Amino acid sequence: MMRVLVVDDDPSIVRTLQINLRIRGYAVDTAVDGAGALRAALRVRPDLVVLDLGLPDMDGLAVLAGLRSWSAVPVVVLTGRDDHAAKVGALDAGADDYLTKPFHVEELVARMRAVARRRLSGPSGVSAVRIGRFLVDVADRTVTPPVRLTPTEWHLLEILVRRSGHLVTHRELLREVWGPAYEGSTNYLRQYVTQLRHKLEEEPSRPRHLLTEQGVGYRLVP
Amino acid sequence: MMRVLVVDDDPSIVRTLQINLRIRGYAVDTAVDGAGALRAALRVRPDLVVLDLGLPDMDGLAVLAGLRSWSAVPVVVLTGRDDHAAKVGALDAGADDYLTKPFHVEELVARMRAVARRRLSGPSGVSAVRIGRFLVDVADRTVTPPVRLTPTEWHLLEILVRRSGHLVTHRELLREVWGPAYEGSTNYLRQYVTQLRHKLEEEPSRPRHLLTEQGVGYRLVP
DNA sequence: TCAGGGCGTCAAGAAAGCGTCAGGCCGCGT
DNA sequence: ACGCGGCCTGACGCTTTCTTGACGCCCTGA
Repeated sequence: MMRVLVVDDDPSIVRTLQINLRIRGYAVDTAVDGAGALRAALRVRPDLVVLDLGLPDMDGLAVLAGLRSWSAVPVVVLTGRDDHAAKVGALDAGADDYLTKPFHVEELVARMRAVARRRLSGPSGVSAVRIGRFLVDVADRTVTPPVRLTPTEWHLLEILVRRSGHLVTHRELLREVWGPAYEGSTNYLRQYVTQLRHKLEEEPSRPRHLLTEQGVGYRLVP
Repeated sequence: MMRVLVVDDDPSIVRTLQINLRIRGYAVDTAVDGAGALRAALRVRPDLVVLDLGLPDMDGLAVLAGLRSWSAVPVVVLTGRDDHAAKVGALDAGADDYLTKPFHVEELVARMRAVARRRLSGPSGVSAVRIGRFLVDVADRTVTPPVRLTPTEWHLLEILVRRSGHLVTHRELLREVWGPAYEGSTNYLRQYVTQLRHKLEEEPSRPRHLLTEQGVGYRLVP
């Protein structure tokens, strides 16, 4: 049985999620503030955390950091529509995915499943994924059928493959491939994402695997 | 955990290997003579054997034969630099790979990994590959139809053949052929890769087997 | 619906990596 | 001593890759 901890200061949201998730077979614990969330997480050791960033007593990012200091539990973050900075910050701080309010429960469940599945496949992530008609093997540095990729293209693709299905922020990609000094230059990403799409997507202008998350980053879905 | 049996009559070599292999996560048993080696092999059933051919009490080949009479365990043989006959004999007797003393521990580990991997992937041991109209046999050190290769050319080709299909980095090639001090000088590689292509490729300027992976290394595809 | 920022795409110059050639050095056998 | 084959080395031009700026479209939020 999958054990989920729901953290939100709005009791009606907590109740709604609790009911809907239980119907779907999850064991649900709840908390309405940051301190309670950390206590509950320590006590019940949830398999997954749904965390609202807009808590009354402490910053959602602080809760996330507190969690991450001792646990690798998957976290799905809830944000307000405009809280863009918090959203990106949460992902950089180790959140696994996010959802903007208001949202449909089905969508949350879908994200939860995706996140949980991803964690199962090990901390080092996957090394090979199928992208359309291509098989990309990061360990072997091969694509079949053969496609020529430049070093930078490989570097970028490798990160996305290792975290396939997972949203990776602009900052993470830039820092990893070009270094910390380039964290603002998304034009590099635009350039190379375009190139990768032209080499790996059937319709580069209508990507089905290398997806854009506007204002946040990119996500590779097999 | 991979269990390795190290057999050598020189205690200092045994000790060095024991320490270095344990650091790298192998479980290590040791023996200092042939009789002990066979006893140990029977007892611990190692996943891999590192066997020195110059043992005091019995011929290394006899040990290998004894092993092979009941086990298909991968064996990496250690030989003196000039002991060419013994080396060839060992390969004929069922050794999987050899290394001449003195050697770097990293190289031994690399060979061990390669041998273990080869065993896993079935009988596709890469000691011989077809390159265009040539058959390159690393174990025999022959190319048919005959091609004259210089020692350095052969050394380079041997590494690529043993790992055919896989990417080999500049650094690995340089370290293997010229030594660790030359890891930055890719101009050596450029020179000798060109020579190999002129001897083995139909169109040296349009290589179809000895391929460049820009910025990274080379890959030999049969 | 409109404005603004984010994004995809293109093109061109700069930089880096690579293949190739030629010459010098050294050790070997004659 | 001499020629030869193999190795080392630097130089050159070419190709690939990276960088950078510009432009127009699309999505988002007001």
